[in-house]
Amino acid sequence: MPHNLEIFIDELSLYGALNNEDRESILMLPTMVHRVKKVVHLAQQGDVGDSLLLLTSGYALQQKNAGNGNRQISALNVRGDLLNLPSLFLARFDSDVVALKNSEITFIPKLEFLTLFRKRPAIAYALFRMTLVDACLVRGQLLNLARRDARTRIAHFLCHHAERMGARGLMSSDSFDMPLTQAQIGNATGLTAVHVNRMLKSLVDDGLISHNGSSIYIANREKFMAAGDYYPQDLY
Amino acid sequence: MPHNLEIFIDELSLYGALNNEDRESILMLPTMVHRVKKVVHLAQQGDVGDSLLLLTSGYALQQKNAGNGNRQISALNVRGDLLNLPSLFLARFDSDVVALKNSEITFIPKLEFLTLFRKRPAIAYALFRMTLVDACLVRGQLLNLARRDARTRIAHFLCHHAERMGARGLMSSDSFDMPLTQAQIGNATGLTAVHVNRMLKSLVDDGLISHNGSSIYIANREKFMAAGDYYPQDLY
DNA sequence: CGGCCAGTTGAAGCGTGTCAACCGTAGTGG
DNA sequence: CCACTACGGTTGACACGCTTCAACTGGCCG
Repeated sequence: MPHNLEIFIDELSLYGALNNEDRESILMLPTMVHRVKKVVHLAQQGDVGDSLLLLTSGYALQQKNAGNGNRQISALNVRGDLLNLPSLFLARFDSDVVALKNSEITFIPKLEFLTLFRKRPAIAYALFRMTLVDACLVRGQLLNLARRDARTRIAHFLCHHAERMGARGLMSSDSFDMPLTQAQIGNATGLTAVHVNRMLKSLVDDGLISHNGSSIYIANREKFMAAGDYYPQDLY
Repeated sequence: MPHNLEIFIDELSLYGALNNEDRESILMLPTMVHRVKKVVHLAQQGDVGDSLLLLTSGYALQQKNAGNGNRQISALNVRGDLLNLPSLFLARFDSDVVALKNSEITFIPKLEFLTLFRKRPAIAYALFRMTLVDACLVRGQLLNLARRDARTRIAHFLCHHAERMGARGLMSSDSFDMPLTQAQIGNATGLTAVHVNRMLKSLVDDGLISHNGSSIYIANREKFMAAGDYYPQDLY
């Protein structure tokens, strides 16, 4: 059972080389682990908060609220993701953060993390690149929402999630876990739950995927990625 | 006539305090100014390039290409914007950058800029915050595209552009310049040119705005912002 | 056992897209 | 200086993808 912060170190080192001192100093960070059984709102739009949130198990969502009451899911986080990095440097965080059921969040005090950021350039550099990559991904979502039809959009969303799961070693032989309900998938892709249902059915009927509970199996990877207009991009 | 880099200093200092040494070192940066009469592609998706692009006059677009040939405009840049900051640290830039007609681009060699980034923590800090704010804005666009109808979406897009213009002192008595064609507005908002035309007409007919060539006049600011579901957010 | 929630399916309505035609203006070349 | 062309804007008719509303199922949990 690895130290919680080692998950973070693994993740961060994808964005910039860390030496042993860097790693040690991260491991010295004080943390508080929080396990949640059910869905929990960790932060509200506009919150300040004094902790950085690291998702060490399970899933989390980031969502924004429109004036008409609609919500938009802007990210589905998986193990290893930092959930509120912007709030380290911005007065207010712009999204809600929601932990899904059976997740584990590791709280890291902002103050301690900030001194790390200042004293260890390699860590600061890696964090910077991490936010840049993140921004690229969000722009990719823009393209997905604006320019593709429902079926393609959903397939693309699933492809993207599958790739992230794979990168964290959470994929086994072409099948992966999709923790969102169809309504939430609709929320992330700008569609209604009903239409998500129909399009998923179409993907299944065409033999591209199959699903069983929250587990999705990729039956035909090539066709599936084509259906999602998905071309994995090596951003690192 | 201010030094081109002073525009950049003004912009950057919104994100973090810069002392005189910081400012001086920016002004020492070697630059090459490039004026364009017509639309010019400055960078292609996947390009490397060895210069940072600073827009010192006019307008620029960032756009991504979907597999089906569709393009999606992800940003409309105004004077003072850095057009390809991610490419400083990421191997490949993920978007196309296009300068609109009658614009002026100032090229800054990446190498020199990188040493500045390393030697001046205040500058690095401001740049970091700049990218964080940028990411917030893109997430806001996600919400706009996915969760609002065409009329609201267009009004929101215009509100956002108006606010940026105002922040750069490019707005005079409730009227501002909108350099995009209706087709391009559609491209940015996920709509067709025809429908953009209709919705603009509806905004004009309802007395919220009027327009004359590329200039837009806000006739009723309160109603206009309500129509766009727009609430200016102080991210700094 | 009962209630709630996710998923599923059908029918009908409507918001955008598509296609097509026309206008005005700016730019171009003879 | 005048065609000629190209492009942005404007408008109408029609098509269609997605939403909305509604009903029903099955599974999970209290």
